[in-house]
Amino acid sequence: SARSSPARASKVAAAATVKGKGRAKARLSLEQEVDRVLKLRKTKLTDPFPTVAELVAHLVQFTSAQPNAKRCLEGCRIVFVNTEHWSSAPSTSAKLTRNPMDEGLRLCLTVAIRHGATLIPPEEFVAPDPSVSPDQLDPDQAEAEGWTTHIVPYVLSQQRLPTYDQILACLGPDEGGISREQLGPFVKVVKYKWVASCVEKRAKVPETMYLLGGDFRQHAPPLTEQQKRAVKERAQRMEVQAKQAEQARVAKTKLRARAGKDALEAEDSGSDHGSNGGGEDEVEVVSPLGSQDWPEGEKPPAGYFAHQTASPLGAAPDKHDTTRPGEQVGGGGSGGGVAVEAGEDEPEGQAVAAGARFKSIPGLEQEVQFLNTYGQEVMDDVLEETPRTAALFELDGMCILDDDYDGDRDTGEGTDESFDDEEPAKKKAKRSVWACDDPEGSVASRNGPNENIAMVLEMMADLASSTTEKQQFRQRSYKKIAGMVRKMREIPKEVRHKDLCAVHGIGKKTASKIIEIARTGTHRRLQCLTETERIARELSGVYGIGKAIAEKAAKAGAKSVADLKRDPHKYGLSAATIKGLEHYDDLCERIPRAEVTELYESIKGLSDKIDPKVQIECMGSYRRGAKSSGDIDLLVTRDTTSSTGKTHAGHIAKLWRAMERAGIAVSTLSEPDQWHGLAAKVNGLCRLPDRADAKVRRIDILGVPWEEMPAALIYFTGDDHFNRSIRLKARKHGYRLNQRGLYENVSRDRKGEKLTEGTLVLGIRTERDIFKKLCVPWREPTLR
DNA sequence: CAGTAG
DNA sequence: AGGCCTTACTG
DNA sequence: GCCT
Repeated sequence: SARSSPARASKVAAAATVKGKGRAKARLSLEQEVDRVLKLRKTKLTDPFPTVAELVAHLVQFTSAQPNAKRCLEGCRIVFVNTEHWSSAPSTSAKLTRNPMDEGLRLCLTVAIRHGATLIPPEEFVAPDPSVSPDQLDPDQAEAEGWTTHIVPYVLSQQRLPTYDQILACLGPDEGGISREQLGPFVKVVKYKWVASCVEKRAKVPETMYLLGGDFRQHAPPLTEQQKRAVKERAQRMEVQAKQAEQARVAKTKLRARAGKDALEAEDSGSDHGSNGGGEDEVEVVSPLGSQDWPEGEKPPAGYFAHQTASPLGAAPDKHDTTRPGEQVGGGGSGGGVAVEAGEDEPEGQAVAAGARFKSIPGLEQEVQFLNTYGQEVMDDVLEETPRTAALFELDGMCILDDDYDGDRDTGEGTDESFDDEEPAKKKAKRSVWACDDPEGSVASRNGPNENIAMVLEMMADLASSTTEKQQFRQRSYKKIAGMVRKMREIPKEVRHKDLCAVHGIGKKTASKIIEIARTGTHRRLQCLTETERIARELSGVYGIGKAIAEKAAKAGAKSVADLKRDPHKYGLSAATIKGLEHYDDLCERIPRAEVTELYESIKGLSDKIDPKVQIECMGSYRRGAKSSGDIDLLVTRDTTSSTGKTHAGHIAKLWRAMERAGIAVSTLSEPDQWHGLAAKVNGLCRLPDRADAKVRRIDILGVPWEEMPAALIYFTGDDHFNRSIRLKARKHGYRLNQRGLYENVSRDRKGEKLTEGTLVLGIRTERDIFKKLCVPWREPTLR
């Protein structure tokens, strides 16, 4: 088998020594990795993917857009055949041991697919039938067009090289496999080493060296003149087909643009019941609120869903109610509401949650009435003239690309050869799936023009306080959008619904809510908070109290933070939470940048007295240049590549004690398992000493091994959304990014659950290296 | 393991 | 319909 | 709640 080449091995060793401590494990060769992995519990690894076909289907979704791998196997069609578990006796029935799934095979598949190969599961491989396929390709052309199929037996132990017949026996859907004669001239059997060397050389290498002996292509008859002609005709046919498809697509796009949504929908749905005249029937009004916004078992106040005073009674006949009960339709005016939720038609007075009051918001009535009468689309069209909306989401054209950033090498759907008449905003939104790829320069500012909208959205996010998973993601979604809104240009009152929807991440519902907030300054939902909601919201502001504990405490009778303070033990709060409670008032406050600087510098002073060579950095929003921070993150490390190789081990313990002595550290909320570990992490409270009015602040101090600095810098700089985004991108490309480093060759099960750690990507020295590896355009911390 | 936090 | 970031500490 |  392909042992790692001596050259590579020495390179790895060199890299390790340069790092000084040899702490970074030398990268295992593929085979070593396979061996290691095989020792893991087999069932866990192989159960999820009993067949190769299933694994291939799974892998494809993770590799649809390999960032910067040289796609050296692009166009190759590869059939992996697992012969590893065959018994040495050739008489063994292939049926029992056809292509068993195992982790080694999984790795091989992953490598191939990540480099652009198209994998064909053995059982789906169909041998070209010479008798019915006269339009076989000319071998040279086939090579150029990537029509060759490579059959790669996956064999770890080279002693048992399979025979051709064994390989062929487990190809194809039938028990009998396929015969040599069935193989056309475009099928080659090569050793895995060919794949490996393509990957290593980052280019497609000739197969000659790696062909398994007795290349059976010799069995295939040469192409006749007739066949060659057929090949040409086939190519022409395909060209024509492609052109026709393109024309059809263009025509459809134009149709969509001209006739609008209605025409298209009618076309798509085929038989449309009742083509009732004008297009306004199909206009959908999206409810700006949903019943999901209400806690389980409680009902909104009367007039919440349906604004009573705004009811345009008799605006239109209820023609839809019979055909589509419960659907939210514009122009219907049923119940006179914005959009009446199914099952919530008649919010009754006595069902209203205690304490909830619906207050009328100035301007809302008019909005609702307009919306009700004309529908969202018409409203948008009316607003189209407004010049301010056009320039709103103009985020294009300010890309700061890295020099080496070679753009999306995605599946090719990103090619902009077609200019449809869609909204430019839509196109833009489609292109960047990962928020971390958006190098927009605008920084989130708490004094920005959209701060109010963002705050209202965040408050609505907090309302999704239920502990169910669904609610958690709703909450995250709201929060995400709040962050995006904060970064956007000013959202005018005249903003169009579809412009908001065009932003990746904002959907119909939130768009409607944003509009309501933009136009009225607030949202109905917040005008009628439930008592429990108000309490839960207040309680979860305490450090250590989340929604679960807040709800529990509320049930136990707590009405306010003050109640908790009075008798903390009654509610079974943890020690850290009690400390957080003591300083609740202070911890609510944001920390001005100047104070962060002051604290940071005094702590740095203490640190320097202990070991001046230990570096200590202030991370989090401070590093992003924020004018105020919620807490203070300090990162401690020491360059181990210096001559002594001394680390910062134990430094944090000494520093924290010094801070306590100096009166800076007030309290410890959680402490590391190993104070002397390199990755020690303290969670505590601090304040400026000798200052009567100094407020108590949250502080985290954490140690980072020198070689983990690049990843740690990214992680602790954030922000949250950026981190999630870049990690998600890493994961989808087969990497794994955490605060310790960037790992490659991670294998996951079909749920995306990590099965193996993967291996640390070598040669990463800076943040930029990680960005580059993941093809994320570089952004300075202040722009993240 | 759930809950909380980063 | 299923995914949505990853790790660490606490009780 | 949004996206694929």
